[in-house]
Amino acid sequence: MTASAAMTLTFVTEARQNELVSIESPRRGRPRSVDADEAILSATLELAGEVGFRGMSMDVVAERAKVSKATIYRRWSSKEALVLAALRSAIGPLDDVDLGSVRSDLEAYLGDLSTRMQSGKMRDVLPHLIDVAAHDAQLRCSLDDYVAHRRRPLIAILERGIERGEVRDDIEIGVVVDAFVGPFIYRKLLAGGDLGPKFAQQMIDLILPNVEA
Amino acid sequence: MTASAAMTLTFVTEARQNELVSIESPRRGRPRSVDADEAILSATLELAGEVGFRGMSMDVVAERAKVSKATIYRRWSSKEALVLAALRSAIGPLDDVDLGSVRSDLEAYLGDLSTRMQSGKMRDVLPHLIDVAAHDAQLRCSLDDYVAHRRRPLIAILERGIERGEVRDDIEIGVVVDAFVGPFIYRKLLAGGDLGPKFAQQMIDLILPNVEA
Amino acid sequence: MTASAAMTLTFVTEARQNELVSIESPRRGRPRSVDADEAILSATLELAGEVGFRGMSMDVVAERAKVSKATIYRRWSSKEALVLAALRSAIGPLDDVDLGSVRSDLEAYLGDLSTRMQSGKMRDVLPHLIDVAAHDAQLRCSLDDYVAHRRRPLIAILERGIERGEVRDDIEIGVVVDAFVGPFIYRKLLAGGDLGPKFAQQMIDLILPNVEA
Amino acid sequence: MTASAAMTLTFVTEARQNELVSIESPRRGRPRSVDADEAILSATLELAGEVGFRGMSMDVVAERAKVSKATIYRRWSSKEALVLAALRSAIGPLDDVDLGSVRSDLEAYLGDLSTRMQSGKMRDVLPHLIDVAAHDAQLRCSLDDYVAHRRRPLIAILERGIERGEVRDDIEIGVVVDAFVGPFIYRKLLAGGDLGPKFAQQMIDLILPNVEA
DNA sequence: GATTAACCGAGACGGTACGTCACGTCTTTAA
DNA sequence: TTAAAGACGTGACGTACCGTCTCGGTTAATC
Repeated sequence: MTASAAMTLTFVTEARQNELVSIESPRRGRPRSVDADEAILSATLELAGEVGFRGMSMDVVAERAKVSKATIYRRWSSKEALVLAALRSAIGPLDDVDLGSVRSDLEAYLGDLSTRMQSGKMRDVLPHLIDVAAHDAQLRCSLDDYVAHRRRPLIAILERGIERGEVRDDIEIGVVVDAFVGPFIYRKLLAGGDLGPKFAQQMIDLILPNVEA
Repeated sequence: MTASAAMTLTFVTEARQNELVSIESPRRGRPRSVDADEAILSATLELAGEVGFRGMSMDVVAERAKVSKATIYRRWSSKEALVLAALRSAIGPLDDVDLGSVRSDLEAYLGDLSTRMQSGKMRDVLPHLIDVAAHDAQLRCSLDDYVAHRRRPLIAILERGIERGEVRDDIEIGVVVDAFVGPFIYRKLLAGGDLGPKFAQQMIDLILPNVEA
Repeated sequence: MTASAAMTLTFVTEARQNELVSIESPRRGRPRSVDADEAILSATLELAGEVGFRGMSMDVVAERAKVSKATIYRRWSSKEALVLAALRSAIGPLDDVDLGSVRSDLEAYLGDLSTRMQSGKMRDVLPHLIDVAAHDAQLRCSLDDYVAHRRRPLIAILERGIERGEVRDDIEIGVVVDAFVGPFIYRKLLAGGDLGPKFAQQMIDLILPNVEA
Repeated sequence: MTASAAMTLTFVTEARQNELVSIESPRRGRPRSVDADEAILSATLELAGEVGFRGMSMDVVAERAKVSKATIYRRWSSKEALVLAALRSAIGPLDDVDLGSVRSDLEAYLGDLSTRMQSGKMRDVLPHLIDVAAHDAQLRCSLDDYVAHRRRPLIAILERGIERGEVRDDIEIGVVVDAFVGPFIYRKLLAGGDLGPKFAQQMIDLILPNVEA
C-alpha cells in the first residue's frame, strides 16, 4: 500500500471494469466502448473549462461526448466522481526529478506547481470538489488520494534532503510540505495574488533557511 | 445588538440600502425590518451549521426565520450571497490587539484563527462560496472583501513589527501573510491535518526567523 | 328594491364613501382625491386593453395612475372589483329609445351591442370577471347587477311590443332576451365569428317572426 | 380506455408527440407513460371539480396523480393547456345520432348539451380558459379546436336536414348553430337562468320554424 | 392657529403558486 | 450485455403577484 501499486490502484477506483477484460472472462455481451471513456473525459474537461463545474450539466456532457447519460453513470457514480477522474487524467504523471540539492528540487517542483495552477484549465474544479467532498465520504476519500499523490514528490525531495544532511532531521515533513504548498492554494482560491515563479522563489527564501541543517 | 449589527452590515455589500441610514435618509416607504435581517442571518447560520450549505434550502431558511422567501431575496440576490453575509456576521469584528511583540501577536492571531477553523460552525460553507465565486463576479467581489477583512489584523501586526524594527523592511507583507495563513487553509480544505495550537507554533517557528530584522 | 333606487345603490357598492359626502357627515380629515379615482379607472382601462386583465398587475396600474397601491385598495376591495368598476365606467348609460316598432328597436339595440362588442376596448375583461365571479359571491352579485343593467333595454323593447300587440303575450321575455343576446356573447367569447350588423340582422330574421303576435 | 384515450388525445394539440404513434414510429427512448397521462388528466378533472380552476395548483395535481410536476410540464406547457386537455378528455366523443328528423335530433343534442352544462363538473373552467385564450395564441388555437369539435354534431344535424329538404338551403349553418348554442352559453356564464330541457324546448320552438323549408 | 382624522406616496411584508432546472434512475429499442 | 434516447421522481431554485401593513408627510375640517 506504499508504493506505485497503491497509486495505480487508487487511480482506477472509479473505472470499474475496463482493465483486465482481456485477461479473464471474455465478458459476454457488447463490450464497453473505449472511445466513450475518452470522449466523456474530454468533454468534461472542455466544459469545466468553459463554464465551470457548476455551470456544467451532465446532460450537456453527454450531448457533447455524443454519449448517453446512462453510459456516463455506468462508469462513474456521480458528477463529482467524473470530474475528479477528469482532473486526474488532466494532470498526468508527476515526475520526481532529483536535481542534486533541495533548493533546486524545490525550485523545480514549486515552479511546476505554479505553472499548473496558473493555467486556468481546471481552475474552478477544485473548489467544487472540496465543497462536495465535505459531505460525501467517498469523494472525500478519492480527493485525499489525489492530494496525497500531489504531495508525494515534495515529500521525496525533503526525505532526500534529510538523507543528504541538507535538511534538519527533527522537522515534521508534513508540516513543511503544508508550509510550502499552502500559500499557493490560498492564493489560488482566496487571496488571489500572483502565482508566478517569483512567488515560488519568495516562499523558498522564506521557509527553506529554517529547515536547513 | 444594534450597534454591532450595523457595523457588521457595513460589510454586507449585498444589503443594498441599510448602511448609512443614520447619516442622511428621509427614506420613503416602509423601512426594512431589522428583525428580519437578524432572523434570516441567524437562521442561515443555524441551518448551515446543522446540515451544511448544500442541505440548506431557502424555503427552510425562510420558514425558520419566520419570514417570506421574497423578503430574503429582497436583501440578498442569491443563496450564496446570503451565506456569505451570514459568514461575515458570524465573525464579528476582529480585534487587533497589540501584545508588544510580533511573536506574541502572531501567536494570538494564529491561535485564534485555528480555533475558529476547528469549530465546524461554518465548516463547509467556504468551499462552496469559493466554488460559486469562480463564476459569479459579484460574489467574487464580496468574497474578496471578506478575505481582505480577515487579513487586515495580520497585516497590522507585521506593519507594527516593521515600525518597531522587529521585522525586516524589505519583505512584501502580502507574501508573508500568505505564508502564514495559507497552510491553515490548505490543511482545512485539502490536506486535512491537525489545526491545533501546535501547528500554529510550528508555522511561526518555520517562518518568523526569516522575517525578523 | 325593484326600481332605479336599487339600481343606483348597487352601482355604487364599491365606491364606498364618495357620494353623499355633502349630504351627511362632512367627513373630517383629508377627502379622497377625485383625480385619483379617474386616474385609476383610466389606467385600468388602458392596461386591460393593452395586456388583458390577466397580464395587468395592480402594481403597474398604481404606477401608471401615479398612485399608490394602498390608494387603490382603499377604493376597491380587489382587482376584480376594480375592473368591474372600470367596465361600468366604460359603458356609460344605455339609452332605451323607442323607435315605434319592435323590429326597428331591435335593430338599434343589437346594432349598438355588436358595435360595443367589436371595439376591443374591454374585450378581455368580461371572461375574467366571469371566471372570478364563479368563486366570489360578492363579485358574482356585482356582475349580475351589471348583466341585469344591460338586459333592461331589451326587456323594455319586448314589453312595449306586447303592450302594442306586436309581440305574443305568452312568451317568456327572459328566454327571448337570451335568444337574442346569447349568440353575440357566444361568438365573442368562443365561436369567434363576425359580429357586424349583418349578424344582428340574421338573428332578428331568425327569431323575431316567432315572437310576433 | 386505451382506444378512446388515443382518440381523445388526437384532439389534444399540446400532447406533442403521442398521436400517430401507430403509423410510423420506432420511437427511441423510453416512451411516455400512458398511465401518467390518464392519472394527470383524471386528477385535474377531480380537482377542478372540487376547488375550481383557481384553487387548483399544479403541485397538488402532481401529488394527486402521483406524478412529478416535470412530468406534467413535459406534456402540457401550462396550467391552462392542461385544463383544456382535461376538458376535452372529459367530454369524450360526441355521438352524432340520426333520429330521423331535425326536430328530434335537435331535442337530443340540446338536451344532452344542457345536461352536460348543468353538471358542474367543469363548471368554472371554461371562463378561465376563455380569459387566458384572449392573450395566448396557442391556447386560443386549442380552444377553437375544442369549440369546433363541439359544434360538429349540430352542423351535421342541419346538413342532414338540408339534404332531406326539411331545412331551407339558403341559411348560413354557422349562424343557426350560434343561435341554438349561444343562449346556453350565455345563461351558463352570465345570465344565469335555468338550463333544463324546458329551456332547450323553448329555443327549438323559437328558432326552428324559421329554418324549416 | 392648533389639533386631528383621514388621506397620500413609497415600498416592505407574508403567502402562495408558478414554471424551470439538474441530478441520478429507469425503460424502451437497436446493435 | 451494452448503447442511445429520453421519460421519470425528487426537490430546490428564483420570480411574480396579491392584498396588507408601516412609514413619513400632507390636507382639510374642527376646535
